[in-house]
Amino acid sequence: MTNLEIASLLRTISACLVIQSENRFKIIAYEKAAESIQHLTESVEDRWKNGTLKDIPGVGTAIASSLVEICEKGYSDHFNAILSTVPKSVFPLLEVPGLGPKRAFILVTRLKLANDKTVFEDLKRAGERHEIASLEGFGETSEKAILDSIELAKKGFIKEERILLPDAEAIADEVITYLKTHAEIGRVDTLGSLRRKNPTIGDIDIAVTTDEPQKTLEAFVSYPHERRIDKGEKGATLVLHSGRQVDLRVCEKDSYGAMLQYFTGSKQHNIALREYAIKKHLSLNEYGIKNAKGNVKKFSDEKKFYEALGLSYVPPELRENRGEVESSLRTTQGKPDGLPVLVESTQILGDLHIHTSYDLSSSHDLGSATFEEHLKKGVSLGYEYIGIADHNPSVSIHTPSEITAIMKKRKEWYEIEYQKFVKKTKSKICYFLLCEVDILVDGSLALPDEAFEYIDAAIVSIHSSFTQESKTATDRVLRAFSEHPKVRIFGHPTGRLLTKREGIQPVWQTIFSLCKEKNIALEINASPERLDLPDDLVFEARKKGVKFVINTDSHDLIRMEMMKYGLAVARRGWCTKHDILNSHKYPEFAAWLSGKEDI
DNA sequence: GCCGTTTTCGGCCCGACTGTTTTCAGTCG
Repeated sequence: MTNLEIASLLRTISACLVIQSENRFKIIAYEKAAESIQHLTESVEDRWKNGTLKDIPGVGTAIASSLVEICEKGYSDHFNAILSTVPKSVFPLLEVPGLGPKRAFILVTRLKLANDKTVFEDLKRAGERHEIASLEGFGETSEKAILDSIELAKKGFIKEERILLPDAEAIADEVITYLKTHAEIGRVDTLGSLRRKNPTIGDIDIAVTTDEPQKTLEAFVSYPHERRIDKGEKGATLVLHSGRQVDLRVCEKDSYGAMLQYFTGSKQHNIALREYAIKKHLSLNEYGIKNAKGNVKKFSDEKKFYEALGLSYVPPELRENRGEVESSLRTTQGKPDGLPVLVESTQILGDLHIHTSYDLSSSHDLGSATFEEHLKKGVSLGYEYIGIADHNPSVSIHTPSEITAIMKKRKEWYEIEYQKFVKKTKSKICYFLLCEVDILVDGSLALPDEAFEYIDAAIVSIHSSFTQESKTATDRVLRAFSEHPKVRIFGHPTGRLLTKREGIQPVWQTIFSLCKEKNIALEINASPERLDLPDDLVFEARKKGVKFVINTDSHDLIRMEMMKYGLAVARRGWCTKHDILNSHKYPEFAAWLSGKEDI
């Protein structure tokens, strides 16, 4: 079973326990374990093999023993016993908004909806015969709501796929621009996963300060939309024509900081923060901090909210419950292992993964802009250097000696073009001649040894066979790292495509160890559909002391502006300037790239 | 069912909203 499947199973168990009206903390315990396992960067099976199952937060003796069973024989007797108490057809219904375990269970048992394959259709028919409304705990309103939900689910309005960060930003920007034309609105911020710069976004949440909340909400709901879900005192929800849901929260200035904190999340961060607050006999909510006497102190400023708890400000990108609450406490105590000083955009001095329109007969896509255009763009972005990383020539239509000849000619061409550029523009920007070399299925490289003479270094990447067994994938990468000393960067390491492809799943700790040993950098690919290495693995790799290069993987000029998304990943992975190699000035970076010096 | 720099027992995040109810359970974020 994969981690995701196990997490899903634990949530199902939790739902069964809700139906059984079990102790609510037991229910929460299963949810916590699910959350924890979902975000684990190693497979549960590996944890089982090295006996560290119980080190997973939220996994104790009981859940660990069930996990052992699952690893040994593929299922757990204890879990199966729990599952057998609830008809299978309950679980699909949990996808319907407004239906939780208890109500779903009542529907299934009372209406005898036994078939889990047809349960939606069967429920719909029962609703049309008004059988739902007559059930205890249900009524006309909930019957209609359930029928509507099923209808909407069919049209694809529910469980909409998450969208990529830049797409969510674009939608939010339009709404924000619209809101800012209204005089009564003061501050405007995004909330939730958008503010934390998650790679993918579900709903778009926006907060504003206003002295006239009703007027502001009226203005918001007259923004062009498909349908309105909700409009209350404190906020409103619209579904736009794009199918995207946008929530607006209105708030007075006095408590804006507390509200911002509360709705930025993540949920797990907020739970950790409130647990910490309880120890200080304080209780946190969206309005402020409540003391033991029940007095609430309001906060207009989010930073002061954290400081009032004795913590240093936690940047939104870190609020994922990866130990940031403890670290921020240590920061205020002046300890060295406090929160990191996160890398910033102005510190990035180069972009090392650029594809130009130079044709070297590769089997992958060329870029659309010339070398000269990329150099110019690099200058405009304030870079000291760029790296050209065209794909290697196709191995299927060329012999090794042909490839070597192509690479030699390429080097000469770039040198001449660069000299022309410098002469014309008097620019000081430098370039590295790299090559993005395919890691073939067995871990060998798609560039013959002799051809390495004509490049400064190689970015090695996987572009095929993403579904190998963990061990095979690990060996494949390890071999690639050892093929040539000029292998310096591991490009888009997982090969994932967000919402489309999961990518390889090797034993990352083993790969991180070899990166450290050989001083090979992991790429943080800033391309919004990749954002690869993923932030949770960046966090793990950084703990091991592995270094990173943030690259855009540009195939055109616009893409070079996407560095900020890679930067967001680095920040979410707790990276400081020192973790990011392309924050170094040209001489240091060049020394590292050549393998001569460690930095 | 988990967890521990006050604890191996006695705690466990917080509030809003909804609908069906006469004070609350279920659901959600």
